[in-house]
Formats: sequence, structure tokens, C-alpha cells
Amino acid sequence: MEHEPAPREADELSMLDPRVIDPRQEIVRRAGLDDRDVDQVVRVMQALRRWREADRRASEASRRYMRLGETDMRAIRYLIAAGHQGRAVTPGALAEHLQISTASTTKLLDRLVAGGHVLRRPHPSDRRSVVVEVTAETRNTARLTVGRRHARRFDVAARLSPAERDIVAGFLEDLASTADEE
Amino acid sequence: MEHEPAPREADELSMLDPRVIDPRQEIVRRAGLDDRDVDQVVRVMQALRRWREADRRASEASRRYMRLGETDMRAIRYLIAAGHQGRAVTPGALAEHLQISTASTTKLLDRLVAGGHVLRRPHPSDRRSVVVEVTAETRNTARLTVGRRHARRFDVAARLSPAERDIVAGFLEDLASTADEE
DNA sequence: GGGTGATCACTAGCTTGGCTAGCTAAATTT
DNA sequence: AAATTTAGCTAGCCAAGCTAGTGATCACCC
Repeated sequence: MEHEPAPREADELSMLDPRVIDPRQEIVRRAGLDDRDVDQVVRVMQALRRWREADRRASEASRRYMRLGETDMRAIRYLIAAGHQGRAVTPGALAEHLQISTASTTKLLDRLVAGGHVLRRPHPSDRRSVVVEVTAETRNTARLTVGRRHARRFDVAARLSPAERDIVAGFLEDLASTADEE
Repeated sequence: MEHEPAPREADELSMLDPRVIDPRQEIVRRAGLDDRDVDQVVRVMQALRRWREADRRASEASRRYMRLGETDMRAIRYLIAAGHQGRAVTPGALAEHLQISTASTTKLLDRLVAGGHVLRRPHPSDRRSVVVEVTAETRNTARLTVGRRHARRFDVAARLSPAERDIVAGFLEDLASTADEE
């Protein structure tokens, strides 16, 4: 088995280039760019894709390490963050955040309880309900694995100058709100 | 915080701030940053997360539109890209690309064939094998939905100056290779 | 207070999309 | 020509979603 770093990425690249996806070049014409500009923009978009893929792989690795599914990991991250802010989380709130049904959340919690990752405690004021808490051990493990990934990311951003950080942050914010449109 | 539109986002923010995730502040100390720097870097990372989330939602929307699962959509994108380069794709190659078993690929192709998205043709030179092709209609639909998303992204990058594009691309490339480390 | 509808988590049972194991036909190697 | 490898498929399992429906509790309104 060969660990191909290159062709994997290259395979889908054609869809990133507006000259390919949009044969009539409307996008390019509208933006008023020349070929050099287009190449540069494509480079940005390739980099964006590369990062997203790399990050996906990395977070998959830490999930594997903790033997958790994707949703399970999201749940734990959410619970840790909420706990950090002193907010109690009920199964219903968790379902809402994860955008899954409450039935699936019950099963999710059963899994996490069985794995020793969370506890169900009685809700202090509503006897129908429950408060979910992450165990100390899982919290620490998650902090270590997620934290390390974050630290590396952080270092990269830290190397930028303040002006560069503004440019990058502004670009990403624009991108995010554009993606959310419509 | 500031203009945060979604509490949804804010919920997980604490894990993005190294002052929270790393109480002993080793990350910050190592990078030699003051509080203002940290805020700025955190802003970059929040923006990065916001974009990733927004993009995830957007691509989910186009999957819903085409009534396809995540893997199914990836498969179609791959097939379209390959077709564009004149490369024939076999089920085996698709399995390799998607990183799923060949058995799952058979089922995947059954689904896609049933939905009228792809065709199985006999392989021209290997009678054990098969060539998979996307139907013209699905290709067009995919181009429209994926393409529109891309066009919007493209426009954002196009608004940057050439120098800014270099900064952004460089940053993202660093980020990607850092994420792949270890 | 006492009834009534809403809300909470949970259970039961289905569906989907992965997986491994094993098959047959064809290609390739010896 | 025989043996091995490779390609895709079938059979059957499992994990993690879903919808529908339940019982307990809450909140409101008379």
C-alpha cells in the first residue's frame, strides 16, 4: 500500500477551478480578473481545501485515539465547553446542539455512559429531566488531544504579524458569511 | 462577546482560546504573545471555525437538494472530476479514493444507479471490471449546485489584492501542513 | 387545589450505510 | 497449462441515525 500524498488531492481539483466548473467563464468575467489572478485565487481555494482535509484527518485521529464516533466527540466537546461556563446541559439541549433527535441522544448518552465518559445526574429542579456531565478523566484526555491540535494551529497564527492576522481573519469571516447566505 | 449572531457558535468557543484549554498558558508563553495578540489570534481561529461550520452546512444543503448522502456526493464529485480529465473510474478506484470497502462501493453504486446518477459500463479491456460514469443530468445538477457555492467563495478571494492573497494562501498552506504533522 | 395540555427523557422497532467473509470469473505469473 | 492474484459481487452483521408512542412531571388556568 503506497501512501500517496499527491494524486488524492489533485483528483478533485478540477472542480475548484472556475475555468473548469464554469465553462462560459461567467464567474471570472464578472470578477474582472486576468489569468494570473485566477491562478492565485485558485491557490487560495486549494489551500483552503487542503487545510480542511488535513484538519478532518487530524480530528479523526484524535477520535480514533479516544475510540469515539464523530457525534460522540462533538457531544463531549460541547459538554466540556458548557461545563467550563458553568452551564448545565440536559439531553434535550444536547440534541438541539447536535441536531439529532432526542431518541438518538438517549442512545448516544447510553454509549458515553457505558464508556465512562459522562454521567447522568438528576436535574436539580425538574424531576423529568437530567443533567449530563463529563467525567474528569475524559475531560482531561479530550483537553490533551484537542488541545495539542489547537496549540499547533495557534502557533501558525501566532507567527503572523498583527496586520496579516487582520487580513486573514477578515477574509475568513467574509468567507463564512458568504457560505451562510441564501 | 461582540456581534456574535449565533449562540450556537459561541457555545464551543471556549475550547478555541488557549487561555482556557491550556490553563498553565504554555502555548501562549511559548509564542511570546501579549493579551492583545492572543485576542487577535483567537479571532483568526474563530473565523476559521466559523467558515468550516458554514461550509459544512452549505454542502449539506446541496446534498439534501440532490437527496444524496455525504459519501454519495463525494463519489459523484470524484467521478465528475475524473471524467473531466478523461480518466475512466472503476469501482475499485472509487473505493480507494473514498476509503471504503469494495463491498460498500458496490452498494453505493447500486444506490447511485437506482437514483439515475451513474451508469455501469463494461470495461473496454478487462472483462472482470466495470467503468462508472455520471449521467449528464446529474453532472449538470452537481455543477450548478457545487459551482454556485464555489463561485461565491471565489468572489470573496477575488476581492483580495494580490499581496493579500499571498498572505492568506501562505497561512492556509502552513496550517494544512501543520495539521498533517506527526 | 384540580384538571388539562405541554414537555421531558426514554423505549420499541425501522432504515441506512458502513463492515468482513467468501464467491466466481477473468487476468497474470510461473 | 496450472496456480495465483485481482475485480467486482453477494450474504449477512452492526452501528447510529430516525419516527412513533409512553409515562412522569410541570405549568397554567379555572
